[in-house]
Parts: sequence; structure tokens; C-alpha cells
Amino acid sequence: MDEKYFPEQIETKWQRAWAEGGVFQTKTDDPREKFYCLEMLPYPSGFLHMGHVRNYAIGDALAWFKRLQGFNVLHPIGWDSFGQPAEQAAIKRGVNPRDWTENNIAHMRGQLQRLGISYDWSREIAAHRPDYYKWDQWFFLKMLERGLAYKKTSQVNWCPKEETVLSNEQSSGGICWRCSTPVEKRDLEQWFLRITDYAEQLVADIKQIEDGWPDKVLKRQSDWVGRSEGAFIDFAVKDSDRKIRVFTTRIDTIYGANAIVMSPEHPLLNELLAGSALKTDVDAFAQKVRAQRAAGREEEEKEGLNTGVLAINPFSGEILPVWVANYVLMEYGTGAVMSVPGHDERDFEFAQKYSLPIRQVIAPVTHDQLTAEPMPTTAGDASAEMKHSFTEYGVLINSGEWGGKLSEVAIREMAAYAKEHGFGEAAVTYRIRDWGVSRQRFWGAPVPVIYCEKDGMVPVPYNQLPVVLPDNAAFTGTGESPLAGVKEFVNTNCPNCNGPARRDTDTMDTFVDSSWYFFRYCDPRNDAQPFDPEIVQQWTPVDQYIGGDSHAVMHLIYTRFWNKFMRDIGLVQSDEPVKRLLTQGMVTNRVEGTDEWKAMSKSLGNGVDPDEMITAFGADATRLFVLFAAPVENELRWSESGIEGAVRFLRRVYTMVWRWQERLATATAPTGAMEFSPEARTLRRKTHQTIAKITSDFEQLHLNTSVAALMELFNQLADFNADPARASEADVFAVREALEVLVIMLAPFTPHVAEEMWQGLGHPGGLLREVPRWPVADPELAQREELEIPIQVNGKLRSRVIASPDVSEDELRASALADERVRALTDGHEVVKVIVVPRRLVNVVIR
RNA sequence: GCGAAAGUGGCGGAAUUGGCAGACGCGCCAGACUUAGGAUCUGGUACCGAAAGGUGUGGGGGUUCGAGUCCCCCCUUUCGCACCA
Repeated sequence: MDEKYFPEQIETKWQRAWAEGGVFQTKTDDPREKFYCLEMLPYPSGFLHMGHVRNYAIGDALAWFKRLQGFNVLHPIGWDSFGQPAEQAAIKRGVNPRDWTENNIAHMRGQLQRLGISYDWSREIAAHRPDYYKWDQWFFLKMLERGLAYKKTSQVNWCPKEETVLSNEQSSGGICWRCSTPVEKRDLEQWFLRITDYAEQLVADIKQIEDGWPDKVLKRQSDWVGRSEGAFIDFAVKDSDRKIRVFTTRIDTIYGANAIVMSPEHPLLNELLAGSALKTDVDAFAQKVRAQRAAGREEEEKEGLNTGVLAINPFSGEILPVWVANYVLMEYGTGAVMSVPGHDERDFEFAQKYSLPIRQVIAPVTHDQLTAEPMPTTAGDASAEMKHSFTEYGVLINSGEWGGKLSEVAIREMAAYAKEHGFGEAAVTYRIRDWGVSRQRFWGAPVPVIYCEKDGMVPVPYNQLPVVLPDNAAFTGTGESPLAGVKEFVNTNCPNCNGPARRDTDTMDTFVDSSWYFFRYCDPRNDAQPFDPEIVQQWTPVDQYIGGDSHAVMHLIYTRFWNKFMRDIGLVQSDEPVKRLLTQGMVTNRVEGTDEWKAMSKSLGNGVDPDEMITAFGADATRLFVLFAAPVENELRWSESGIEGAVRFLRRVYTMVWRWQERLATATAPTGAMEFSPEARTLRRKTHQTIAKITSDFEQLHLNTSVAALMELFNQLADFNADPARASEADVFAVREALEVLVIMLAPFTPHVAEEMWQGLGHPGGLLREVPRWPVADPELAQREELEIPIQVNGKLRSRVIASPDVSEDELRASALADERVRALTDGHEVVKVIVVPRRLVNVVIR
């Protein structure tokens, strides 16, 4: 150790020692219990930002903690290296996307190493390399074989700025997930993955992970899948053998239906309107709605058109008009609904606008009515004007033989009745749509499919994988896949007939790459399969995953889907890929000239460069500040003075260790029982309390309070204020114990300086050479010798008494009542009662 | 509009889950050492008050011996979803 704390020297020294010793390389065949600690892999933009630093500092703290506890920890990193920015760079600056990407990776790898994150670099992977994306293609073919990958023409989300298709997840909220541009709709032929086949499991299996994932993520996923229980009902078309099928969750309201409303895109319309004078009007209306939607204008006022077609309510026999309207979506349910204005807000609005009849068929039920017999069947006047729709459950009225039943009951029984009579059935629908994975981009994994004039669409045979991306292409930025312009790539021979054929020129969504990457880490160099299932079985599921919540319904739902698919083809055994998930908060900074705190970004000019921080304060202090400044899931507001505080703390600890180094090195091992002074006992108590506190904090990733506890322990040590040269054997023992605990528990936060100080304390081997090192609290030593019990009078703090921890209730009551200040207050009053909370508090109630 | 979460000093945040509100840090104030200090060290720092004492966890009510914590109403902020039948 040097006398002074020089972060740069210490950090370089230990980074080299770790690399040379292969300290963080993990072996699969290790008898110790495994722990898989994973952070979301970065896109190699070229520069680490503070959000990355936070993400990896959290993960690294946990990885160190688990290693020190004796776990065999897998802590890998890789690169999500396919995607848009490489292609933008190619268009704007004429660079080769591959070179650009590799350069960025090299630079960011250096930054991560400078931060000292304890990755097993021997497992590094990158999505853009053929030995990785070969397996993307392999999975695609497996899905194709099982009918889970398919091609269809449909209206897809189109980002006009990036000129590519987006999945529904990537255009959630009607804006592009990357550039926030409003998305448009386009008709294109695209590849889709049948995530809808797994919709039920994606909801049901939430039960398996609900203890380990944040509620808000699970809620969003559950909403996104949008499971909805209801019924399909067929309405026969009058004077036709056609039926219009609707989906409803409220079959109990069917007597209140005043119309059938269809989506203008409904395919049945053509037939229903054949020969109708209104056909041209309906077509024109459909065109108009289409234009509205293509422009992304969802907030339009409700509009509709009566088609003149009539349908028959199968329950009441009533004849209903069939309308088309802009508020009915083709993508959900059956593309047609029964309109029940009395009990649905949208239908109510629509009925008001077009003066359609509104009829009440559900009456509110009060608690008293629930127990009353019989239920009213005609409560309320059917023709009475309703001012709002009533959307709650209640009791059916004006509903023929069903009147008087409760909604819950009617929903069940009416669906069964419909099924019995062949005009419907109970059904479950989902909001989630299949995952569109085609991208009209160059920088991605090519879709491994060939089109032959004679044999049609032919999958690339497995032994011809990977379909390698060409070295370069013309980046015109026109929106067509650049691969289409690369003749050597496109033109190929049919694997079946060897005749001339063309390759698919689209590439896959980069979310395919990230759906299974952490399985590859377990067996990263396997060239016979994506990974060895047995090896993966030893490591997965991931014990702790850490990343931003922006991926709640993108990456995190895709990877769950992928895991289930891999399970179904026998590659993995678990239903779920990740046991615990932490969504860390954003790192924000003040926007100059304003009072607003926003996520750091280049365009706002409020970014902070991690490299500059490392240079100025050291990697340890940067990491310590980031972990200390806020709870991991909260927003973290950047503060330069906060990071200075972190350096100050480290310097104090370092100096303390340096001061004691010599004495500790020459101290003889304690012989026999030691007599500890009260101060030394207080220090030891704090030491053991801190061990207990931090060990439990780590289980919940309460890292900010762990750091606070370390500071408290240090403050106690400083208060102890023993002189190294003159301290007694017992004092030296207490100091050594405190310092060693402090240094070991600092390692997850500030590993470099912790290693340096550990060495300074006389341990040449390095913190991870002697395992396990994490201290265990002695509850007896952590126990207080005497307690200061607050005494309240009528709930207000008035005094305190000193008591031993095993004081009886009676003794405590007596000493509270004997207390001078309490007596002054109780004098002349009646003591009504005395509440004694053992070891906690006494409250004297007087009148 | 619907849904969820959250409101604690000047700031970030603690509070063993109903029991001493404000741990720890930042900032600020005072002092020491200094030619100097945006370094370091020591002390102080919720608010009102000279003090005794009183008041305080967005506001109002309630339960309780006791409420930041539980219940009801309201306000504000943030996030998510936005015609999902």
C-alpha cells in the first residue's frame, strides 16, 4: 500500500492481476452451488453511458457478494451488435457496419474493463458474428418446421423515419420504440412468429415468477397478452345463410343489443353487400377509416354507417341493423361486436351520435338485494332515458327468461345455452398478436429461406447454415432491404432441385438475438448446437437479471416465449428463463438552464461521460456513488458533489487501514481470553450488527442502505480512536475484526481498493482466493448490552430509561413510573394504564 | 378517460413493517490548521421559540395507549394503457 490513496494506480494494478489470474473465469464442473448473475447486454453504440455503469455496478456488487459467500458465479457479458445504428453510420459516413461495430465493441470492452466489472471475458459473445447468428437461423428453421414461423401479408407497423417494419411490441403506444416517431400502417408480406400459441402460458406462468419479478412488469405483460374471457355468439343474417360472429365478455347484456357493428375491414362485408346499393358507400367509408389509421390517428370521433343488412339476435329473436364503424378493430376478437349502449361506454357514445335506441337490461344490485328472493326482473323502465352506460355487473332485467339472474351466473349459463343450441360458445381471446420479425435491413441475421421458381419456398438446409451476410451493400436508405441489391447474395441455387433461386432478403428483428443470448453464455463456443442442454441445465434459470424496465413488453416477453419454445423442443427444462428480475431506475441529470431532470442524452447535452468520472475520481468511487445515491429501482439524479463524497469516504477508510497496517502485521495472535473495554465491545457490536444488516440487505438488493451501514461502521471505528502504537491486544483484535469486515464488505462496491486494503491487512492471496470470505454475524456479539427505552406519557416522548435486554415487563413498568420526569407529569393525575412493549418502549396513559 | 405507484428537512434518501421520525451522504453554518483553499480535520444543521416548551412525514377525517406506516375522502406528481368489445 501507498500512504496516499491513488485510485488509478490501484485500479490498474488489480485489473491486471484479475486478468492474469483468470480470477473471474467460471467453470461449469464445480461442486459449489451455482449463481447466475446477468445484466442486459448492451448495444455497442461505441460509448458506455451512466445507465450502463449503474446496471453493471449493481450486477457486479451482487456477483462479488455471491462469490464471497462461496457460490460458483456465472457473470458474463456480450454485445447486442446487430441493429439500426450501424446501418445509419454506414449511410451517413460510408463506413462498413462490421468495422464500425467491431471498433465500438473494442472501445466499450476497454471501458468496462476500466470500470473493473468482474466479467468472465472468455464467454463474451456478439450477435453479429456468424458463429452466433447461425443459431438465430437454426431456431428460425426449427420454428418453421413446427409451423411457428409463417409468412403472411398484413397491415404492419411502419416507422417512416427508420424505414422499417416494427413489431407491435416495438410500436406500443403508436410510436417507434427507438425514435418515438408515430408509426404508420402498411400492407406488407412479412415473417411472423406464433407467440400467440404461447399466450395462455405467458399469462399462466406468471404464477411461477411473481415472487421474483416486479409487479409493474408482470402487470404490463399480463395486460399486453390481454387475456379476456367471454363468448362467441353467431348472429344469423336475415334472408341469408351467413352468420356474423361477435365476441363479447358481457353475454348477459345481449338483450340490450341495438345493432351489430363490424370493422370496415371485415372480410364478410363483401359478401353481405354483394348487389347492395350501399356497397360503394361502405367501401368509401372503409377507405376513409383506413386512411385515418394509416396516419396513426386513433383518437378520431366515432363514426359509422348503416349497411342496410339485418341480423337476428339469437336470444331475443329481435332484428338488428348491421353497421360498420371506425371504433371496431379487425385485429381483436372477431372484428364484429354487438352494440349494447346501455352497458358499454363506447356503444353508448355511438348510439347517442346516431340516435340509436338505448335499453337498460342490467340493474345495479345492492347488498340487500343479494339476499332477497326473488330478484326483480323488470326493475327500471326499459324506455327510461339513460344518461350514462352502466358497465358494472348487476341483475338482468328486460331479458326474457333470463331476467332476475345475476350477471356472473347469466354469463356462465347463457354461454352454455348458446353452445347447446349451436350459435356460440364460451371463449377466451387475447390481445397479443404474432411477433413480426422481418426487417428490411442489412445489419441483421438473414432469414434462412430460399425461393425457387419450381419448388417455391424452401428452407435453407441446416448443414448450409449460417447464411452469411455479405461484406457490404449499397445503403440507399430507400426502405427496401439493402440485401436485395447484392446479386451474389440473392442469387443462389435451390437446395432441392439445384435450379436458379433467390434468397429472402429480409433480416430478423434484433430481438431474436437477445431472446436466447444468455443461454449461449453457458456454452459459448459450441459449434454443433446453440448450446449443450446439459450445461444449460446446470446454469439456468438465471438467478438474477438486471436491466431497464423499457423492455418490459419487448425483450422480456420475447425471451419468455423463446424459453418456452426451447423447452418444447427439448433444449431447456424450465418453464421460465429468469427467477428474479430487477428493473433499475434511470440515471438523470439536470438539463442545463432548466429545473428539469431528464435521462442523460446527447441531444439534451446533459450526459456525463463515465470515462471522465473514472479519470477524475476512480472507478471505485464512481461505482460507490452510483450504488449509494438512490435505491436501485429509483431514478438516480447525478451529482458531482455526491461522487466527491464517495472519494472522501474511500480515502478515509484507506488512511485508516494504512495507519493500522504495521501494528496489525506485527500483532501476535491473541492468547487466551481477552478483556474487552466497553468501547471495544461497542465496536465489536457494531461490526456484527453491520454484517447482519448488509447480508440481509443484499438479499433484497438494498445497496444504498448497505453502503450507509458501511459508513456507519467506519464512523464507529473512527470514534474508537485507538492509537495503533499503544493499543492493547484486545483493542487490536477489535480493530482488526472491524477493518477486515469493512474491507470484505466493501469489495462488492469498490473491488479494487478493497483488494488493495485486504493485502494491506496482511492477506497476500487476494479476496477471492480464500473462499468463502463473507463474514457471518455472531448474534451474541451483535446483541446490545443495555437498552435505552423511550418512555412516553400519553404517546409523547418524555424520558428514557436504561435497562438490560432481559428486563422483565414489570421491572420496566416500575422504572418508567419511578422516572423523575414521568413522576412530575403523572403527579396529580390518574394513571389509567401503562403499555409496555418489551425491549421497545413504555407508554404511560394518564387522565 | 382508465389503471398502477408514490408524496418524509434545502437535496438524495433512512425508519427493524403499528412503537424514539429524519440513519447515511450531499449542501449549508461555525471553528481549527493554513500564505492560500473549492484540500483536510472538529462541531452544528427538521421547523417555531431566548428558554421552558410546542409543531411537524401532501391536505382533511377516522381506528389505536400509540400512525410516516392501517382505513375513508380530497389534492398533487410520476409511470403505464389508450376505442381490446
